[in-house]
Amino acid sequence: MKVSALEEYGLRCMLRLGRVSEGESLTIHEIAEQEGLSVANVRKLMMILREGGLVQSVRGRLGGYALSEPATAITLGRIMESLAGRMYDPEFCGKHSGDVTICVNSGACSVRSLWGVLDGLVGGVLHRIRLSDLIGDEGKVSFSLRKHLEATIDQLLGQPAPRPHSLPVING
Amino acid sequence: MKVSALEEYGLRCMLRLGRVSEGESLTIHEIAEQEGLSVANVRKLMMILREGGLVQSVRGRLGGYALSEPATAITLGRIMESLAGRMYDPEFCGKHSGDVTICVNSGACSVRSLWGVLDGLVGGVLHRIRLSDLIGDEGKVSFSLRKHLEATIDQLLGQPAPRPHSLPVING
DNA sequence: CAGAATGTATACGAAAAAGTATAGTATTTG
DNA sequence: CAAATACTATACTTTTTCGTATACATTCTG
Repeated sequence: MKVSALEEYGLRCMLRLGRVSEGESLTIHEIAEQEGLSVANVRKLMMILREGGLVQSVRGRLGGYALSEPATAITLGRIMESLAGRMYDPEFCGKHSGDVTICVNSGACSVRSLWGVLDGLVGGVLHRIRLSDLIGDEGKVSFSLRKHLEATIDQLLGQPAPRPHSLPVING
Repeated sequence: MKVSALEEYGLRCMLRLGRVSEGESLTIHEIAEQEGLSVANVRKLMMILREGGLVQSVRGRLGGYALSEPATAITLGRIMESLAGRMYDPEFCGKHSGDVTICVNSGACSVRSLWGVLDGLVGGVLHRIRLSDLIGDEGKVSFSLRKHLEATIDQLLGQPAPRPHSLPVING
């Protein structure tokens, strides 16, 4: 449950593309330079994003990459799923239950349920954030998001946190 | 942002320990057999959990492992942090910004903010779930959790989801 | 005290992920 | 058409994670 390099960098590339005017595009070299990444690495990232239908490429002399849709129409959920798939692979239980063919927790697989809930939670949030939300006024999104979360989390289970987990300070 | 094997198995071991009566303990072999894992693997998991102060070990002929506190006092947040650390390592930005010394998104690092928000969100939920919550009536927790989440997520950003992300079906 | 069963610690090998390199294909400019 | 520039695709190397094996220390039974 860690953020992978693919997710981090892939999302950053999408942000770069979202910042240019509609109709314009960026080359791999431009993105690589702006983000301080290697050209080869950006190349790979763009290929993945392209397969996910998130970016379009134009070849040739004046080619480059551009978002396949306006930044207001692309959700972070789509981006993250393209880059890393779902948080909890439903096949996991089958693959990782060891020697036992059926899940050893079968019928009572509370662990599985937990991952499902968390996956739904994160996915639900990500699908409600648009790429454009992360572009405009920086920090504005995260701030409003955080305020909402602080309020709602406290009511989540109707009980106080046994060990309050302070929400992170955003942008210093 | 995927669930790792360590998290999956570690949590399962904790659940096994939480199911035995207080004062009792389980040996590594017992846990391994019950979960269909290798003895060596469980050994490693228990070592990690022990370093996190989550379990206590008794050596010798009648030794074994037991929770260091009652299952009602241990939150999933603590367990997950022991097993995998935080979702988003604050040092990530520094380590992975490539050739550029300062974060290339400095001052406007919206990506960083996003991870922070998600980390706080997941952490906030995990710290509100106790180990005992996952033991009693199976599926009960996940169900009530899900109901809460469905209601609250819809109000999170005060806007409808561009692409509704259906919450997963729990336990079939 | 001796032996057996348990946990502890370190090191090793396999698998996956991350990043790099290279050869190939397409398109525009002159 | 030819060269330059850009994307495409594949294979390779490095790094990290995962799982296993082995040797060692501790403690209870008899």
